[in-house]
Amino acid sequence: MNGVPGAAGEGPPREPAYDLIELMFFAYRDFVSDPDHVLERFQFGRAHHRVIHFVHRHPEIRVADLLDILRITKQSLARVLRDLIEQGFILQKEGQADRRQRLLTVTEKGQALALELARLQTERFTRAIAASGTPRDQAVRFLYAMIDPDAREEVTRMITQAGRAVPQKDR
Amino acid sequence: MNGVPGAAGEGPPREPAYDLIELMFFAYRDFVSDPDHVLERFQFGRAHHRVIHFVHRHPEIRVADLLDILRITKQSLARVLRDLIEQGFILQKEGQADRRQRLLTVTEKGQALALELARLQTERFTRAIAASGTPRDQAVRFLYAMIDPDAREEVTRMITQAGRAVPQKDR
DNA sequence: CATTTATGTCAGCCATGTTGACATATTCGA
DNA sequence: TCGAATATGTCAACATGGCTGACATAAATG
Repeated sequence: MNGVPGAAGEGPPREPAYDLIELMFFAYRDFVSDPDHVLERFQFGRAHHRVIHFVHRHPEIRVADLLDILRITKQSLARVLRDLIEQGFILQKEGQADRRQRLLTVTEKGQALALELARLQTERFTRAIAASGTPRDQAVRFLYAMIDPDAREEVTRMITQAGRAVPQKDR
Repeated sequence: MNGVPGAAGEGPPREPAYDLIELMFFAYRDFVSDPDHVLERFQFGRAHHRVIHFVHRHPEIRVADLLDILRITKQSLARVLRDLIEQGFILQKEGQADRRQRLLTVTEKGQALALELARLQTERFTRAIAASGTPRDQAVRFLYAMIDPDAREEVTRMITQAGRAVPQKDR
């Protein structure tokens, strides 16, 4: 109780973490900038990147599940999905159990693009981990803890279950 | 030379770091979402947030320097700056040495908003650091290392020099 | 005094998000 | 079996926040 900043009993620190806030801002900006140049070649933007990434990660994903992950509307998705399908990066397949569904999967061309984009971002992480001496799992835990608590479970599931078909509702 | 993944001589790992890539995506999404609700009350968006943040951090900043930090055009800045000035969050002052300059500073009202927004994001970092057991300076080093090498020097200067007047060019 | 610089502004375009309304095909449930 | 619910698609209109290009003004500079 002596007015020293950081003394016990104050709860969370009062000083704004300007360094972390600004580092996060610039780190993310550069993190998403690598793919931009590659995407330009196809007249694609970041919205296309997100779609092809998550479709690549979740073959035969349902449109509704993709919308849940991206948190956008079907109208927003439709625009970029049209481009990706027309240019042969993604294909649609009728659901077997439920023929209303249009299951989305990347083509070989789409997979190649998704892998190239992931490779660029992976290299940034690899370099950052090495240069900063951060244990990889420490970085994972830190970023995970930055996510809203009520979204974490779903993110964990998404990351660990990727590649498996998205479970359908009980029938 | 036995085909074991991760064996020496392969250079950087070939496996895409999907977990880190997706965690970064979701972490950033939530990181910027806290301020959104506060900004809504003033009909402000994320562009307003960035401007008020950096003006708060750099009192009497020149328009040209703000544009450099944000990497946007003056036309883009003009739109949000107009709102912020009209609603009394930022004020312009003629430069003393150079009267062409319009030095930008937050008002008290603007400072209050900037501090509130920074507080929300700081709390997220504080919780994440505690929950993940990441030393604070480890998080700083990691995020710093995620930034493009040729941008790091400027970011360091920006973070450490904040609050001081931006140095003018030699005269 | 001519040129450069700092800033502002108008107009229009693009990417990507939104809401609302409506259409179609299919599945589900009473 | 039939009406309701569901999965998806589409059209139109609008908001935000980027962009380029063209031009204007005031002040500094050589």
